[in-house]
Amino acid sequence: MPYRRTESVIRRLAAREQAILDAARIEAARGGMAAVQIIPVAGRAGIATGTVYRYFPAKADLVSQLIADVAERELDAMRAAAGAAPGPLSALAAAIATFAARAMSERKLAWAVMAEPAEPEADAARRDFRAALSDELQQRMRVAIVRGYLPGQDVTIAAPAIVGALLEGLIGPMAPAVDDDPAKTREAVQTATLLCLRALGVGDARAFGLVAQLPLGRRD
Amino acid sequence: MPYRRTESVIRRLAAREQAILDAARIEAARGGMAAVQIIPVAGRAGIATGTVYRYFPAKADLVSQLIADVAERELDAMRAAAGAAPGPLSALAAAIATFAARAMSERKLAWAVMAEPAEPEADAARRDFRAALSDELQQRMRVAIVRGYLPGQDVTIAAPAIVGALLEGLIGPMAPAVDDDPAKTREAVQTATLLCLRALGVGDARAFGLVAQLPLGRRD
DNA sequence: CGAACGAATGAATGTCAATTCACTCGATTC
DNA sequence: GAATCGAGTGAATTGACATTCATTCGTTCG
Repeated sequence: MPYRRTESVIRRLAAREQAILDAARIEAARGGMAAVQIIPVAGRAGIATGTVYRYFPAKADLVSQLIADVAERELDAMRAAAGAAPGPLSALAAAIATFAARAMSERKLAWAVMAEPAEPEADAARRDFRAALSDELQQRMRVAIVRGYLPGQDVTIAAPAIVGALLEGLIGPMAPAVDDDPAKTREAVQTATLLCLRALGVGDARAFGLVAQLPLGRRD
Repeated sequence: MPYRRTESVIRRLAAREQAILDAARIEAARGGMAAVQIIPVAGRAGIATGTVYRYFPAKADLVSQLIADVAERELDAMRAAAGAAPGPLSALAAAIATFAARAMSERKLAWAVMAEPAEPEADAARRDFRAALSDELQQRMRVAIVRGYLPGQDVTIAAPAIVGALLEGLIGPMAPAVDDDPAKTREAVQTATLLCLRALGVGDARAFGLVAQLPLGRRD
C-alpha cells in the first residue's frame, strides 16, 4: 500500500520549502544574486545541501521562485495602494510611489531581483516581473489617458521608462545614498514620483499636489 | 643591452590589443557579457588564449577596458551633440537624444555594457560610465536650472532617473521591438526624449518643440 | 515491533571558465 | 649568423560552484 502523507509531514515539507526561499531571499538581500549559492542557502535554512534539491530540481528553479515571490508581493502592494486611491491619476501616483518606497526599503534585494542577471532561466522570471510591473502601470495609464487626465502617448515606452527611472534614480548604483534616514528616504521617493508623473505629462502644479497627498511610509 | 621596440613591433602590439578589444565588443554585442569569454575572444581575434593575457592581466581588465572604451565614445558623441546646440535646454535635449539614438543602434551592446553585471571589478568600470553619464546630464541640468529653463529639483536623483528611463524604455527587455525599422526607431527615440524632458519639468508644448528640432539619425 | 518507505545527508563528482607555464619561434642585437 | 630576447602558443591546471548518489535516519504500515 502506498504511503500516506500525514498532515504534520505536509506542514513540515511546506515549512522547509519556505525556509529555503527565505534563506535565499536573505542571501540576495545581503550580497546580491551572486550570493545565492546552494551551500550557504542550505546552511542558513538549517538543512544539508542535497536537501535543497528535493524541493527545487535546479538552482534556476529556486531563483525563479524567489523572483516570482518577490514580484507577487510587490504587485499586490501596488494594486492595494492604487485601489485605495480616489481617481485614476492618484491611483497611478500611488502605484508608482508604493513601488518606489518598497524598493527603497530593500534596495539590494530589489536590485538583485530586478536588475542582476543570473542563469538564463531565472532571466525569464525577471522578465515576467518587469512585464507585470509595466502592465500594471500601462493599464492605469491607459485609463488616465482615456479619461483625459494624461496626454496621449506611447505607453509601451512610457511604462518601462517609469520603471527604469525609479530603479536607476532610487536604488541603482548612481542613486544618492540615503542610508537609513527615513526623512531622506521619504523625500527621495517623493522626488522620484514627482519626476515620473511629470514624465507622463501631468502638469507640474498638479503633480506636486498629487505627491503631497500620498500616504507614504507603510511597510508590509 | 635592453631590447628596443621597433616601430613595426609597437604598431603590431597596438593593433593586436585593439583586435582583442574589438573581438570582445563583437562578442558582447552578440551574446551579452556572458559571451565575453577568453577562448572565443582569442579565436575571433585570431590569436591563442594565452596571448590575451599578455595584453590584459585578467579578464576583468579586458572587460573594464571594453566598457571604458564604449563609455568614452558615447560621452564624446553626447558632448559633441550638446555643444552644437543653441541653448542650455536644447543642449540637454540633444545630449539625451544622442545617447538614446546611439544606444538603440546597438541595443545588446549598450545593455551589456551598462546593465549586465559581471566580475565585481568590471562593475567599477560600469559604475564610472554611469557616473560620467549622470554627471554630464547633471551639469547641463544645473545650468538650465540656474538660467531659469528648468524648475529647481534634486539633480542627483533626476540625472540617473533619466538614464534609467532611457535604458528601460528603449533597450531593456520590456521595451517595444523596433527591429531595424529606422522610422520606428526614430519615433521611439523622440518619444523617450520627450518623456525625459517632461520629467525634468519642461512644459509639454516646449518639450515637443525641442524634440521636433533634434537633428536625429547620425552614426559614428 | 519490525519491515518498508521516502526524506535527509554531505562527501564526492561534474562542469565550465579563467588562468598558468613549459615550450616554440620570429625578431633584434652584436 | 650565433646568441638572446620576449611574444605567442594551447594543453593542462585551478577554482568556484552546481549537482549527484550511496547511505543514514525518522515515519508509517501491517
